[in-house]
Amino acid sequence: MGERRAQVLQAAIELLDEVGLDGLTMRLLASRLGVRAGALYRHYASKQALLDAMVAHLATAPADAGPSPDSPWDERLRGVATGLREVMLAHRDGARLMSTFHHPGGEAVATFHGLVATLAAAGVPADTAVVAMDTVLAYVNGYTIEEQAREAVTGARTRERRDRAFGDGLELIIAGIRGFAALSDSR
Amino acid sequence: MGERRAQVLQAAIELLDEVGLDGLTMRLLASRLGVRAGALYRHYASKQALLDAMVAHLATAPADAGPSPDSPWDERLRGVATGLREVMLAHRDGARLMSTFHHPGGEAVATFHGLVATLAAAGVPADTAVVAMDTVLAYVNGYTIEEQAREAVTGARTRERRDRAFGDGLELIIAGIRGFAALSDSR
DNA sequence: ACCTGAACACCGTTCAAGT
DNA sequence: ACCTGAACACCGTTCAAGT
Repeated sequence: MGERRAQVLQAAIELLDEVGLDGLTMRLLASRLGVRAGALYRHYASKQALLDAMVAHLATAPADAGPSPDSPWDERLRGVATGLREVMLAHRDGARLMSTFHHPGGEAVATFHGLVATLAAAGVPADTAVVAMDTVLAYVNGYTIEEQAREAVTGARTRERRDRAFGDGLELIIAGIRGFAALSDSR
Repeated sequence: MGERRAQVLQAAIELLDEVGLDGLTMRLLASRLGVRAGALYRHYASKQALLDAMVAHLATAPADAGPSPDSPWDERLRGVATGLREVMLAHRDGARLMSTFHHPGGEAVATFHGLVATLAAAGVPADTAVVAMDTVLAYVNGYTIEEQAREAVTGARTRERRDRAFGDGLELIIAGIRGFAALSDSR
C-alpha cells in the first residue's frame, strides 16, 4: 500500500541534500516525481507531516553501531552523542530539520532511559543522570546546529578540526558528570 | 536620518512577539505601519537584512548586569550563560532567530575573549578555556532552542522548573571545567 | 525622503474531475 | 489508487511613478 508514499519520502530526502531545507518545496518535489504539487497531498496530509516523516526516517537510520550495552557509561554516552551528531550531519540542514520539531520518536526515548539507567547503575544519582543526559543532548543539538549553519556561509574548518572541537566539549561534560558522581559517592 | 528605519525595526520586534518568526511577514509588517510592503525596502535591503538588524538590536539589549568583571570565573560564566538565555527568552522564537544566523556581533566577540582570558587567568589552560566557552555557548543555544520549541506546542513546565533544569546542566559543565583546570594545575 | 500601484515569480493547500 | 487543472490566499522583491 504505502508504496508510492515511500518513494515520495525518499525523493524528499534526496531533494533536501540538493537544495537545503529552505529550498525544499512541495512544488519542486512534485516536479522531481513528474507530478503536480496537489498530488502529494494524497500521500502526506501536509508539508509538515512530510517533514515529520523525514525526521522519523533519518532518526532510525544506521542508528548506533555504538559500543555494546555493557560498556562503561562514559563510552556509551560518547557513542550516543557522536551517533546523534553523525545522523544530523548526514544530511544538509539535518540538525535544523531534526531540532525544530521532535516529539522524540519512541525508540529515542528508549535509548534515553536505557542510558539514564546505565549512569544510575554506575553510581550517578538518578536525578543527576537525567540532568547529564539533558545536558549532553542540548550540547549536541546546539553544537551541530551552529556547525551546519556556519558550513552554509563561511566554509573553512576541516571535518577533523570540527570533530576534535566537538569531542573536547563532550569530554568536558563527561568530566563534570564524573565529578558529580564522585561527589555523591563519597558522602 | 535613520528615524523611520528605527520605527520599522521596533514594529518588527513587536510583531515577532505577536505572531512568531514564521508569521513575521513583510506584508503584515507593512500593514502594521500603514504602508505597502514595497515601501519597507527603502529602509532594509531585504527581509534577511531586517532579521539581522533585529538580532543585533536584541543582542545589545539590557546586556549583562551580570557579576562584576573581577568576580571569580565561574560566577562570570554563570552570568554570561544565564544572560544569554534571558535575552533569547525575552522574545518569541528568540533562540531560533538568534541562532539561525549570527556572525557574532562585535561586542559579543569582546565578552567572549574577555571571559576566555578570565578563565585562563584563573588557571585554566588557554585552549581549554576556549573549549569551555564553546561548550557553554552550544549548551545554552541547544537548551533554549528546545525550550522555546516545546513552549509553542505542549506548554507545561513552569518557568521555575526550566530555570532549575538549565542551571543544573550549567553546573555540570562548570564542574567539568573545574576538573580540567585542577588536572593541569597539579601536573 | 518616502510611498503607491502594479507587476513578477513564487508559495502551501483544496477539490472537482479525470483514468 | 493516483493524478490533473485550476483555483484560493498568500509570499518576497522590484520599479516606475507620484507627493
